[in-house]
Amino acid sequence: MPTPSDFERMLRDVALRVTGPRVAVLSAVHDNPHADTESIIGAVRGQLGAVSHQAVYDVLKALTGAGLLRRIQPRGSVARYETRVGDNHHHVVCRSCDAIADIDCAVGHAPCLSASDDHGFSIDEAEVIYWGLCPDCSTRPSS
Amino acid sequence: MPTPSDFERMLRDVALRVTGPRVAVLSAVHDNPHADTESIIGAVRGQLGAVSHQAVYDVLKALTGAGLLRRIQPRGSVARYETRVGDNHHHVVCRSCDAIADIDCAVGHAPCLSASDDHGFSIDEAEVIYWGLCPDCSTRPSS
DNA sequence: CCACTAGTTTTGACTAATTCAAGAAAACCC
DNA sequence: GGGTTTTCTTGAATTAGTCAAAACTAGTGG
Repeated sequence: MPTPSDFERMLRDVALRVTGPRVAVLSAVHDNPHADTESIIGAVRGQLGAVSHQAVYDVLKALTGAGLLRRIQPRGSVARYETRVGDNHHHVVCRSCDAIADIDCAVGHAPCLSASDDHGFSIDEAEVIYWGLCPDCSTRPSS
Repeated sequence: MPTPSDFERMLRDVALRVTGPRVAVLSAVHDNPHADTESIIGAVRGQLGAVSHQAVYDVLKALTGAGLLRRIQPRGSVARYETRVGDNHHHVVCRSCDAIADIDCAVGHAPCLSASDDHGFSIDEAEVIYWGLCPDCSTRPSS
């Protein structure tokens, strides 16, 4: 369980200024993995009081750019964020209820990076999204 | 090069009514793989004259649901469509110019479907997006 | 400790993509 | 062709996210 000063250190480590909104966003995303922007705004306001949505958008962009957050966005979904970065893991998304869970890559640390024919692209990342049904939705299929 | 009656047959095969907009959308997506909705609307209007954007959205949804089109949506991009379905291929996206190319799966017909721990999800599809630079952008990196 | 400056946040308007809803029109079955 | 059901048109609404300018503040150096 990281403390506020842990988040503070993370910010300083990437040369970002330490501000209330930034610490609150980091903490909110840490507590609610895969949260969308709106929930993050809600959580941040619960911690700090009034914070503009624009500030949260800016913070999310800054933290994502600095590598403290990872942004994921399955098709048909809004942007979601998580603090688990740098370990190349993937996600399962439930087709029915949109639940998301983490999946470690089966093939090691650079999974599926071996495209058969890369068309001359220089590939530096492979992003995998698994689609299916979560345990809850697969036991009651048609509700 | 499929003819209009090929598209017509594809529609009948999945029990969808044959209409001008539907044939035109199928043909437009076939001719412009990875096209976004706006280009598709443009192409359809070039073929048929006035067609409402709503009709195109409806058609895209119907055709995607019926399996005649596949919808792809890399993060930060609008929805794009392609007619190549059912062969489990993936995509490379250029970080710089958003170009998209097809990639056949390196691992056979059901790639990466072996998640290490599926958290109880029943997975039926693995979607892979490779990120990198296209040939053009990687030869002039900073323009 | 104070002031300065660059980087942040607030405020408020705005855009782009997509969806909703109701009526008119067209496709398919006979 | 007539009837039914699906599809298309029209027009408005929603949603997520962006833009821009002014107010503010964290970190720096005096």
